[in-house]
Amino acid sequence: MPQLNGGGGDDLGANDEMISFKDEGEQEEKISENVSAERDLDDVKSSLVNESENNSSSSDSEQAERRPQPRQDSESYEKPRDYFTEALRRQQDGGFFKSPSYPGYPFLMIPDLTNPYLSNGSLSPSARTYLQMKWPLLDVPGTAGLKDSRSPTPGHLSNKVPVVQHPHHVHPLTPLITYSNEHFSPGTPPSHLSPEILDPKTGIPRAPHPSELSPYYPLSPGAVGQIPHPLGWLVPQQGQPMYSLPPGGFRHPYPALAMNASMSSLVSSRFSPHMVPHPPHSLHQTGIPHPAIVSPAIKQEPNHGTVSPTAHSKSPGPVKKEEDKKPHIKKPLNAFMLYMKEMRAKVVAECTLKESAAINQILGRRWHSLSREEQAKYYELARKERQLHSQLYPGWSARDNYGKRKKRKRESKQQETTAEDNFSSRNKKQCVQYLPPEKMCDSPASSHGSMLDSPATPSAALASPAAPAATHSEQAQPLSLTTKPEGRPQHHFPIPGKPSSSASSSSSSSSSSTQPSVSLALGSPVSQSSPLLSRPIPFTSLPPSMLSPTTFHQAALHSHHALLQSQPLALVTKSTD
DNA sequence: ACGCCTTTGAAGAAA
DNA sequence: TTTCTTCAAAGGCGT
Repeated sequence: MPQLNGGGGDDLGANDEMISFKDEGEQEEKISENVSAERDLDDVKSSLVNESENNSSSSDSEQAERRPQPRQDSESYEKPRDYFTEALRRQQDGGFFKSPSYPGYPFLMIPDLTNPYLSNGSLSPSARTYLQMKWPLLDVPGTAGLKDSRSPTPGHLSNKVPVVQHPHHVHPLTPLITYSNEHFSPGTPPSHLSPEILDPKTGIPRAPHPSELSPYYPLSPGAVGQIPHPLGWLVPQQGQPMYSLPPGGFRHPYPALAMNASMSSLVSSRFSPHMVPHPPHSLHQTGIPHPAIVSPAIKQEPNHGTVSPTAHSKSPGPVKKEEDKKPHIKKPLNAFMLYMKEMRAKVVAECTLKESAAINQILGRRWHSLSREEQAKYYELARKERQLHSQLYPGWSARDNYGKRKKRKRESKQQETTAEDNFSSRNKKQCVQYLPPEKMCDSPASSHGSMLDSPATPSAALASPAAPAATHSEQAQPLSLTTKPEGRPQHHFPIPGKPSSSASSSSSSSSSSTQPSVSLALGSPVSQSSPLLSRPIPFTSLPPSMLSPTTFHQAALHSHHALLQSQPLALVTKSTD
């Protein structure tokens, strides 16, 4: 059983945090040389090419060890499809990148994400935290506009529009802030969730201080300005909140949030009764609609009879009644998803490509090319997302969403895939093939493709600060220890001080010791027994100073070197149960 | 109209 | 305990 630090879940931050990094020599060096160096697609391409070559030359076992192996259907590997290339071909005009030089992609770094949380020492209760982060930032001119959840859904929102997702209205960074503004209307927060945020520790109500919030939205005009963002309208203007309402009004997926008092009534307005079943799923106890919630009627299968015709169109005949009735609560986004959300627009803007498959391949490469600290930010964000999600939807389980998507031809694939295939497929998976040499985006750094591909750097293994916790248990124990997905072989880094008994122990250790992994993160290579750090190590508990970009970075570098030859550090978070 | 593709990560189920 | 499967976002493409 996961250990709860504070019993309440407030101590999540305290528990969690261990940071470990996994290393790849090349990547490390590169990072050290130029942490912020931009990797371009060209590099990716080159790296890919190299990878392919290398793969063929190097032993499979070796490769397997060094590379993360994406879990994919073996089939895909058998017949790798180069979406990237294909997409490029389709794009006959305009070349891949708009800019030949491909300036790179300045990361819209989320300001020190850790600050808000770390400052408190632990993550505040989800609701509070969430509010803290979101509400203050929402600038809704005339909050009334959106806040009146009772008003009919905005015309631009059709019934079919998923309640949760409005990518175009989300600031690039917002995704990182998960259920953010999208979900909360700028209006006055619910009374129970009022801006008067209780201090997690003291319980004393307090208004979020700008300083606390700012870190999350450091989008200084200059920083952001560097990159013309497709979502520019969301970009905060100087002195103004990031989330200004679009001319047409604020399209908030969850107008209901704008309401103070009667959330339920609001909710009902936003969600039809059948759409919004009351607890456990539809709304959190707090009554806060969550972006993750998608009404079945809207997104999933239509409700029987009561739903709008459009909704019906989607539903296949006999639908599970119960499921339909339940709102669809989406899974919290993981670090990579958050990253993708943020960077997709940028990549699309840089490239003429629009196909997600191709874009995702690029993003995958970029992800690997990110420095640990950069990735750590996303892991941390993801961790917080999970925490928040779990707090908002205590009873929710990822399993709830199983089967909602149409099953793929798994069975057939499985049949096709024999043991051999699996084996071979794994090896093959190491390489992502999507970059045709000739059509790559030009990039200055194309010469060092290898770096991108850090052969061995499984993203997972990369510093992933986030503590993966079981969703359910997360409430109780945000940071649970879990073994790393096996599909991606990784190097395991022994964690010092930690009994290798099992991954589960890590959670306890983390909880018990305030900074077990911190030391790792900081670069103190601790040699621990065996537990592999397969998952991101949450470092929320770390002192802000340590988390400061500079310090953290340095630490990371240190750890990097120290670990350079050691195997990637994986974070183990598992419930002791 | 709907599913696939593609990526990584998290979580749960199955072995 | 390990392995495998599903889902999360996204949007063009194919059926």
